[in-house]
Amino acid sequence: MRIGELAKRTGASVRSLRYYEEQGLLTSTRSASGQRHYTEDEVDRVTFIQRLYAAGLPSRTIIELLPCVDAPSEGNSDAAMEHMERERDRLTGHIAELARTRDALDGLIATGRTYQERLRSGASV
Amino acid sequence: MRIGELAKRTGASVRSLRYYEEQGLLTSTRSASGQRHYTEDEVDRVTFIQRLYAAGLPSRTIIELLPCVDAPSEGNSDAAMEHMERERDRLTGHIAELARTRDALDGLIATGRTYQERLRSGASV
DNA sequence: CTTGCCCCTCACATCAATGTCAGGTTTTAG
DNA sequence: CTAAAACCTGACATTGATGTGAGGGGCAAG
Repeated sequence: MRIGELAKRTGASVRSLRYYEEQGLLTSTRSASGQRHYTEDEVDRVTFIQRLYAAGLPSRTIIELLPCVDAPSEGNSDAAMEHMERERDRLTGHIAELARTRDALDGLIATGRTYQERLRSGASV
Repeated sequence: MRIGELAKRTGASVRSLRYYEEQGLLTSTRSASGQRHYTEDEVDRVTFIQRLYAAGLPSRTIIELLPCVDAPSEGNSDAAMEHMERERDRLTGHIAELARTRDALDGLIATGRTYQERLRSGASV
């Protein structure tokens, strides 16, 4: 498929796809005239890339993780495994902090609701 | 306390604190000579602001949420409550997606480990 | 008074991902 | 064949939070 379709299928912009390639996250075969062609596999790959981007990983990091996805274990493994575990832990910590933030928001919301209840039941300001 | 101490206490850079003020997220009293002074309360406030920033909320959004923190319910409540709930939900969704990403990483790690086991036990490549 | 440190404002730089525009070629549909 | 739609490269713009540097006060200790 060509770049436009890949974009439609993944929700990424054409610009972003070219950028991913420029960063070495994505490869394409070129037609004689220079147009990029992709296989079905690239859909999943782009989806995964987007997921990592959404998780806040910079492309520097993603590019070091992707080899593990491509070849589910070659020579690179040792350092790569450590890398992935480190990122996983970072992510876990980040998730925990976000959860705390959400709880703080919930607390504020609860406070607000209580206040509104009191108002509605006729208390004075 | 002056800005340097607030920075030390919160871990935010002096530059960031001034930026927060510029964005209307933080206020300070000024000494005759123009230096910013803060109370103990600002420590918590900055911490909360940092938390929201870390959660990916842009200052536009934070600025609309903070009134709820300041006055745990005034006239603003109705729209503000909705706003907070929307942000809470957005955050919840985001957390879920991050969890999925982490699980995907875990899967890759598990695959890698299995492979290494096999290698170590003497299987051929 | 001087030295050192903290503070002030203003303004420009940075980074990363993405948007956008220009000028030109290729593919597709009528 | 022709026009529209999709593609190409290259380059500049944008956004948001923050870094950094210039140039200049304020204030405490020696």
